[in-house]
Amino acid sequence: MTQARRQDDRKRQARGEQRISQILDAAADRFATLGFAATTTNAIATTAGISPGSLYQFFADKDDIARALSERYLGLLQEAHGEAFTPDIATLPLPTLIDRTVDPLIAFNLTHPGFQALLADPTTPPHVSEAKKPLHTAMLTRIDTILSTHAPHLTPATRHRAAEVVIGIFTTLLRMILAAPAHERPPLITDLKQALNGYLGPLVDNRG
Amino acid sequence: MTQARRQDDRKRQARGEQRISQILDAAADRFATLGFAATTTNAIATTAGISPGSLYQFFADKDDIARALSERYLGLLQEAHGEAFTPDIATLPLPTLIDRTVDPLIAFNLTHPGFQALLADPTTPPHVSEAKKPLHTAMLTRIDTILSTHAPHLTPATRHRAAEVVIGIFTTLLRMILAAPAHERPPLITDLKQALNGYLGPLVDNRG
DNA sequence: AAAAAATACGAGCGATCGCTCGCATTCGAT
DNA sequence: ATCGAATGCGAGCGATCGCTCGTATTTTTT
Repeated sequence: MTQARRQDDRKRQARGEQRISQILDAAADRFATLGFAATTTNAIATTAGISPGSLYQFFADKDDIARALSERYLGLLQEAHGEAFTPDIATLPLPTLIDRTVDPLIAFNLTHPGFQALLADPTTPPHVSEAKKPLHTAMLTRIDTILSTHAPHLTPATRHRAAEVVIGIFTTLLRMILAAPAHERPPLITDLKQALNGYLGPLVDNRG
Repeated sequence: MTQARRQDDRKRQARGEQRISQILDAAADRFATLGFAATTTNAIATTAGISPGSLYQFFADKDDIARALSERYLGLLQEAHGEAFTPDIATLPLPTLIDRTVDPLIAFNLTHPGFQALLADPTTPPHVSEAKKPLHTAMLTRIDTILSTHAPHLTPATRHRAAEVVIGIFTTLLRMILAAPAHERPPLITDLKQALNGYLGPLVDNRG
């Protein structure tokens, strides 16, 4: 009963923070391989090299792990995109813009395979999906912002829908890219960009 | 031990076939709502109005139900497409072709919400995915055939990859369409067609 | 050094779920 | 009418999994 109050950091963190990091690493590894539902908490503990009991010293429940991992990825993503998302990109022509955003995102996902699992795995129960929302929202906001520059004539509702569609296409192709052997990835990445260009093109410079 | 030998039809089928149909209806309903993994066999039995034991009189296990449902959908799909897939469609211009294939498929999925669940639910264990393969293959073959008419210059590998991409895009947008309230569907369907046109356009009439 | 707090362990509880088993009932054929 | 096969039932077995609890060890505080 005295366990897993993680919102307050009482004392002692040298070991603790390290354990938390180990656990999140292990969870990312397992989620990426098996998805959320199929991943056992004991498997996370074993992968992290600790006992089930220790795991719950730092996390309230399985969902809490997904939540924390989601936050970690959100931080990593913003950090990795500070560079790729300089203000000038919004003014670039569409194909260049897509190149400059898709490539880093693919690279990020290849480095962090658990990200896609959290973002897109429909295996996650509803209340955990709440935890993924910040991730989804972060991407959505970014796309929405870009669209409002490139296609200012769109209504907010249309823009929002287009952003959701873009995320959907990106997510699906990303899953195929991650699942494919390395040598099949380049053409798939090209296809992804082509699909995004093909979808967004008419939206951006429409009504000629 | 005497149960669930369904490959042989011994005697008695008036009741049996009816029960099987009931069970498949129930399974489709539950799969569509909760997905495969989250659906309880007892819930399927309850929805079908029978006991768990009776369910296993006709199906070897949970996977077997998915397998049978998959076959049923395959039959329904071919039946529903006998009309939409007349030989002349391959000669139509791309936008018209997409209209003529997407619309019936959307309609089919609105009528049979379980179809999308089986086709795209990553919740299904690997050995059940085998059962979905005929469905996937059926769609893939159709698209591949169309592409070989419309883009004969593509290599088989490229054509195959394009077909997979098309299925991916279609499946994702379809999920969004099914999840959306009715009044948001028409614009999403338009977006789906636009995405397919945008992606396939350069492939079809490329190298001008 | 002693006390308190934090970390660690791992057997196993409780709940869920796929599936079974023994038996009852209904149907079709003779 | 009778009998065997097909269909039906539902309590509950066995396995899995998230999570807990009592306890042991390590680290920080005083």
